[in-house]
Amino acid sequence: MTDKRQRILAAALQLFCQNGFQNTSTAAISKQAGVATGTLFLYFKSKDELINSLYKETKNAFAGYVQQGINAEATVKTQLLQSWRNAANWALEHVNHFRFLAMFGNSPFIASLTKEEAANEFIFLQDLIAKAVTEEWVTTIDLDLFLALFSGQLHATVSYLNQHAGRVDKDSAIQQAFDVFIKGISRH
Amino acid sequence: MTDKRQRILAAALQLFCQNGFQNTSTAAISKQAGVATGTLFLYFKSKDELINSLYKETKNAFAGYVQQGINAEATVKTQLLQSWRNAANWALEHVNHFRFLAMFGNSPFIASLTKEEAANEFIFLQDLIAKAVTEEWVTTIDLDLFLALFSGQLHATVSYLNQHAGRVDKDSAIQQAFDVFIKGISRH
DNA sequence: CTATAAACTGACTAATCAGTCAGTAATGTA
DNA sequence: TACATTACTGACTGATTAGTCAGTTTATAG
Repeated sequence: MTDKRQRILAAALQLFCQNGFQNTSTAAISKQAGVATGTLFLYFKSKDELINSLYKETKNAFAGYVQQGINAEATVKTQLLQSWRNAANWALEHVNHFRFLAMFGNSPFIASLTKEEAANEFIFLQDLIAKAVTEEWVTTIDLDLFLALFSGQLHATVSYLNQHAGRVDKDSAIQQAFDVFIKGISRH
Repeated sequence: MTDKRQRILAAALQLFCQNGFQNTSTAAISKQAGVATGTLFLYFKSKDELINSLYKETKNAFAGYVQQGINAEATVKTQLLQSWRNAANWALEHVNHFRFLAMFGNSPFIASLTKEEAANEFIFLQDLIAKAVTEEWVTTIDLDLFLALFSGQLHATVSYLNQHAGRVDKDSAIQQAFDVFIKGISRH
């Protein structure tokens, strides 16, 4: 029953976001997941491995969602917008997942190998941005800086929407933030 | 000797960034700081209080630096650029401090009260941005979204520079990222 | 129905850690 | 000099925790 593995991951995610990392024991995770303490260690060699697996799988789920329904025939700008919308919507529908990624993304808790592995899933986005940079309408800018700004703006937008949930129109804020980004990197 | 208090904070910062939070014991912090374990608890009621103090004081030091040398008579755009440069330079000169802020900023480790207290130091930036929004050259945009985008872009730029330290020209990248931001929020 | 294997359990343990406190050193005061 | 106050020390402890493992249940096969 791989069902238990998922239950453990879900319980860990919830408790990490709720109580922080240090205040969440493996016993608490097991209890929340409805399994014995020993079972956790059947699926994950250690608490560390559990965390790294959670990070990797969460990031990959995110990356997978961002690519959904993208029309490769469309203009680069349209594809960027579609990715942008996907990412924002995923983040808003998976608040805890997104929070977890933000919490542990720059932390030494996550082994650097895990980080690289997860980053590979975003190559399609890098390709898209690389293509944009070669096009005339984009200002002269380093590819990596472009990528950093893209994800930075996206992250800021999602944080804003989470803090103002319900009080502002989601779709129009997403569009507005995208427009600001596109205008910023446009040559004219 | 309040010197010891600073030594404890400095040691905590270094070890948190190096080994993460859970893998840093109060004994290790004390040893690194060159004081007895008991001394740490003279200056901080608990490990939790130490972390919250470190966060608060780091954020305040950052906020203080960002405001330095700002000419209140200058245009809003010029003041924003000056703040932007200050923030980027501080972050690049205090890599661990910045890393720590990023690591624990969205985490439940930090009491929400501490967060609010630290955020108050950035009111001057909010005022500056509020003033910008009322000016004609800025596109119609919610004040909080503007603030989120500003810090998001800044954070992205600093992350980029930390990852490419030495390989790119620092000042020109800071300027370039600022130009992208200003262009993005400009009406024309 | 029986035998074998695989999944699971939870009481247990060795290790670690936050925080204490009785005692010592340093500093100030008269 | 003696006395008082404050700063500091580090061995110690009660509590917690990651991880184990001997035994039990469940699934699979002959």
